[in-house]
Amino acid sequence: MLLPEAVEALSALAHGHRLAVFRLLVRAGADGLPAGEIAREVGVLPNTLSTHLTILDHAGLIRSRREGRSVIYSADYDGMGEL
Amino acid sequence: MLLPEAVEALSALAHGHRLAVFRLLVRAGADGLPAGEIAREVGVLPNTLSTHLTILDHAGLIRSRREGRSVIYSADYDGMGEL
DNA sequence: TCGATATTTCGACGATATTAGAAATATCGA
DNA sequence: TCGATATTTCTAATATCGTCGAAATATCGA
Repeated sequence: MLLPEAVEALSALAHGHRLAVFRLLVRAGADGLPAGEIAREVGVLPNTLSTHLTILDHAGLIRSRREGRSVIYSADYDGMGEL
Repeated sequence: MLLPEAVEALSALAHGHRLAVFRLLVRAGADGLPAGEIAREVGVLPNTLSTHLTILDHAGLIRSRREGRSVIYSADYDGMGEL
């Protein structure tokens, strides 16, 4: 893994809320969790959480899929491994 | 490792210069390198490097010892392992 | 002790990151 | 289509971070 990509992944995790989200999703496994539930668990407003999820997604640490009205986020184990 | 400590360690590494310093020290092994040489290798002014070294040290990722006029920094493998 | 070398501390400025409120978008069921 | 639910985007305010120049501290050799 190149240095700029490593810095991006480390920066994504170097934040209390985001690290909590990531750990939660790792525990949740492949099924993942809807954004709203993550927001409640971590104690962050939905719009704020959304920006955090975008940062983790862009860093390759999590993935998302839409299911009905919800967007389900799950840990990206490949991205984790590279880091 | 608790979350706040993990965030501190990740934050310390989530920076291009600091990650470069850390990688350099890991490669350098137990002997470590003097601050001045690290500054030259990484291309940072000595005073700026000093603040970065302090951050890495406080996060438990590196150690320092004085040898004459130089201060030698080396990777802290215990701290690495915990993260 | 004095001057040279090595590193750190201090102070301040510009850049970046984090958060929140409001509005926009997407999906579903009636 | 309309209203409700779920999430995202936009914008702006505040806070934190990274960098530099200058000064301070530490060590050595003459």
